Amino acid sequence: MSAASSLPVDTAAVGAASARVADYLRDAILNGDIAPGERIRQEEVAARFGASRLPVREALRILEAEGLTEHEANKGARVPRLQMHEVDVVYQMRERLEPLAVTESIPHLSASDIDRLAAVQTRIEANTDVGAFLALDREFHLLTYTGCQIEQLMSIVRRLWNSTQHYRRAYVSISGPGRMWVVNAEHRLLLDAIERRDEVDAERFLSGHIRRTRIELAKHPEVFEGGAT
Amino acid sequence: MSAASSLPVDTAAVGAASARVADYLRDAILNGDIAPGERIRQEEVAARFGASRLPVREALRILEAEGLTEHEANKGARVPRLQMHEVDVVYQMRERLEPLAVTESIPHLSASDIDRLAAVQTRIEANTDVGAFLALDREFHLLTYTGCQIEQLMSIVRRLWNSTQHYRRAYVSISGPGRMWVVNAEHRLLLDAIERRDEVDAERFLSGHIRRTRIELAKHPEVFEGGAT
DNA sequence: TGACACACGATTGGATCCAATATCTACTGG
DNA sequence: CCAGTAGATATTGGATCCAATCGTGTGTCA
Repeated sequence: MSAASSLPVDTAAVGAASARVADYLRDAILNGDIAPGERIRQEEVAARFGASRLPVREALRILEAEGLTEHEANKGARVPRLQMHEVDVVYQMRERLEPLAVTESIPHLSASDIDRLAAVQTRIEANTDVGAFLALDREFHLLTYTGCQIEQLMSIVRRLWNSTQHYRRAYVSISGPGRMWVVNAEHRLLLDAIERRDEVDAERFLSGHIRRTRIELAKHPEVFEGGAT
Repeated sequence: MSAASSLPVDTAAVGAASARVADYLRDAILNGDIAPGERIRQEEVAARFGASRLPVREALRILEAEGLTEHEANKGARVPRLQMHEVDVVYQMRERLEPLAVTESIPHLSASDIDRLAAVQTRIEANTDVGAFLALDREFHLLTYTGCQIEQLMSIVRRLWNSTQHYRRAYVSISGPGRMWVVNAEHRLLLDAIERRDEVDAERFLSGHIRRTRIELAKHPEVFEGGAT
């Protein structure tokens, strides 16, 4: 249903029901249907799903590992609400880790991988809807890491994207489509470096891209603390 | 029982039984009682613990999030066996992330935090046993991050330490006590920078320390693939 | 003798029931 | 009228039972 579910996630290795519930909740959180701070009741999810509470419990553990929920004993799960400084540090972590991921990825990217990447970037540029932009931007970046075979690194990168998705959405919806052209220019530079299989340039463009995004985000403190109850 | 259990871990927020089982298994894995590649049977752990299989299942999910186990549908959990290149990349991740963690930590370190850190370093230098060295070195580094209030960052740093603990142990047991003096010298530089609250120096010394350790480890490919069945 | 198929045992996944804990509300006392 | 407390209700944690799946060993046939 959502664009997020079309991307590779590491939920393949769990029981069928748990995986389905996890997919459902993941989409709901990444789409913003469940807001930060909101509590997730096991019974409610189980009922909506026609399953027992047990797979829901497992699913919540999986999501916890992905940074999408947090868990407190006898109090249940809720979507974490991050402070501005926390999001800033997560962006600093991305700034340091994702260049490594793209360097690990580039040698293993096939020609069709790169074609798909270019196609997504073309779709981003043709698109004007800020909601779709969010999903496409996510898809673009995660696609650049397709060749990275280090599961540890990829699951952590996905986790960093997951935990800040809500704040990215809040940011693009208030900042409007203006900054999208800057992002597209930076994507083109990155795509070009990947097509040349130039790890050094790719690292440099990517870290700069993430750093500039972080600085932009820091100019909008109203994204944090405000909004949802 | 083991030194690992005396360090802060983020298992406080789960049911009591699950947390106890998770602690038990974590110690067993970090101590090497359960080797990489070894399967973990739910029933066996539950019996040894006098609990049902359910908290064991939850515990295995927690450990999975910590990078200590991996899970496959209908096949259960086992301790991951890493390739040499994977461990190398994990060290590169540490090299990039832990300097950030120490910078976030330093402003919030109390005087007693630093005293405790210095005390641990003194104990490392007085120690000659390679087994104890492993635990103390871990304690030293994780203590330097005590002031880091970004849970996302800390849980990932712990995960990186966890998943490579076995290979670190294999390395120190074959390399002997020779390199310990180099490590101690580097620890002293780092400790000094922390006492001066000099984030720039701390970052520099720490990333160099991790990089040199990674390069040393790469000289010993026999640590990987060999050993346990 | 080797390879494939079937069946049995072992192990994990899921459902239901019961216990423990937290949250919410109403009541009482100051 | 507000604060604190005790009871009721809602929600999570754990145990036990049953179903589904995987691995393995044996037997049979070419």
